[in-house]
Amino acid sequence: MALARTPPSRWIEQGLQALADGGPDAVRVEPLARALGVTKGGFYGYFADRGALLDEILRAWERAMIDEAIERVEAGGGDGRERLRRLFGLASSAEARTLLRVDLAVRDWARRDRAVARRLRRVDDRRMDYMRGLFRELCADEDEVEARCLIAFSLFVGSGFIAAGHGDRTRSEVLELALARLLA
Amino acid sequence: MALARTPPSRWIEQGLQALADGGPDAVRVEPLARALGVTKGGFYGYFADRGALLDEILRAWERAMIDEAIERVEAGGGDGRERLRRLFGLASSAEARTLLRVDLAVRDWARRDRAVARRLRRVDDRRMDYMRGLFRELCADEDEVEARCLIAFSLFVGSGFIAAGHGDRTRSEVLELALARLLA
DNA sequence: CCGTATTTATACGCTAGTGTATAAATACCG
DNA sequence: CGGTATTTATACACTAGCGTATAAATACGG
Repeated sequence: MALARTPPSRWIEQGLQALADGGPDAVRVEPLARALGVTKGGFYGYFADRGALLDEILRAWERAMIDEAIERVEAGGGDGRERLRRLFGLASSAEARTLLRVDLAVRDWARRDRAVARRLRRVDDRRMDYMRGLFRELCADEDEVEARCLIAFSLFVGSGFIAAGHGDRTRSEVLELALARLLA
Repeated sequence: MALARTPPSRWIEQGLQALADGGPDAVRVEPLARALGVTKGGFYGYFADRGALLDEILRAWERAMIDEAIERVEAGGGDGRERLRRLFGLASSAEARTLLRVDLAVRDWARRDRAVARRLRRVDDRRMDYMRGLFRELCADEDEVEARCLIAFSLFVGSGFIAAGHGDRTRSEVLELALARLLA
């Protein structure tokens, strides 16, 4: 039983990076191998083909994005408002930066791949559900809850895709203003 | 002077379609030619290379997205609230569907291409400026204006990238709720 | 209609990546 | 240490698209 010098996890990790940087089309076996300082020799021992790697990459994103995120927010305790603030805090945490960029890449990818779209739907539904629970602590009207959820989610996603400046203000200042308005 | 059977405009048009469907990587000369029922023979008479086509495609998107959109909203008249409603109406108009999908594709593209990012920045700044003017009619506080602009823009962009469902409600119903809240 | 300019088809070499097969290198077990 | 299983490197055939060169087809002006 010889040690795997480049185990599947490393290919997936590097794949996440490539996905974040250049979208699914940038996840190519040979470039990944080069980035790992290795040839593609070992790759096909772990993965049937390039598609299988993409699948594992999505699996990893899904886990990190739902379970880990929610878990971390819940771990902090506090009321709905505090948790929502913490949830948004994650969005700007440096630590999760690659993962957030993966998230954006997956969203674009989902627009042209039905399987990815189904997966994104699952993930988004769970995130939305979680948020609904939090917003219900702030307001009773269900229409209002739903509207705020969509706004919150849109801010999260949208600000990653919007290039506009805000004059003197920074983006995160404006996000803070919007958030305050949302949690009122 | 022989008539161009497949003038540049047709390559650009088809290119916009491809960009909307599959992102910039899907804008390839030979597939485009096939889609046009033609070979790539004529292509290199009009465009230096594939990059030149991508450039023209972006130019077309830019024009349509700023000038035409604003022009159409202004043409209808009315106060800020009415214009904002009309602006959002454009976002769901069937007619502009391809262009909206191009817009999303460009946003993702901009994340990995500096030149595209600069262009998007230009476009977004102008759109944001336009929106600021409209929101100022609704509220005096500049912080509030800026927050609402970002929320509005995020809803516009975000809902194209969010896959979540809303229980009994449809997405456009929830968007309507959010919009009502925003124009209050 | 004929000549000419323009547009398109075809054929080519080139690059980059996929997936396979096989041999070499390497790490663990006894 | 030596044997063995596993991991990796290398070489291969294959595909798809790029950009070029050249020849064929086509439309218009006279």
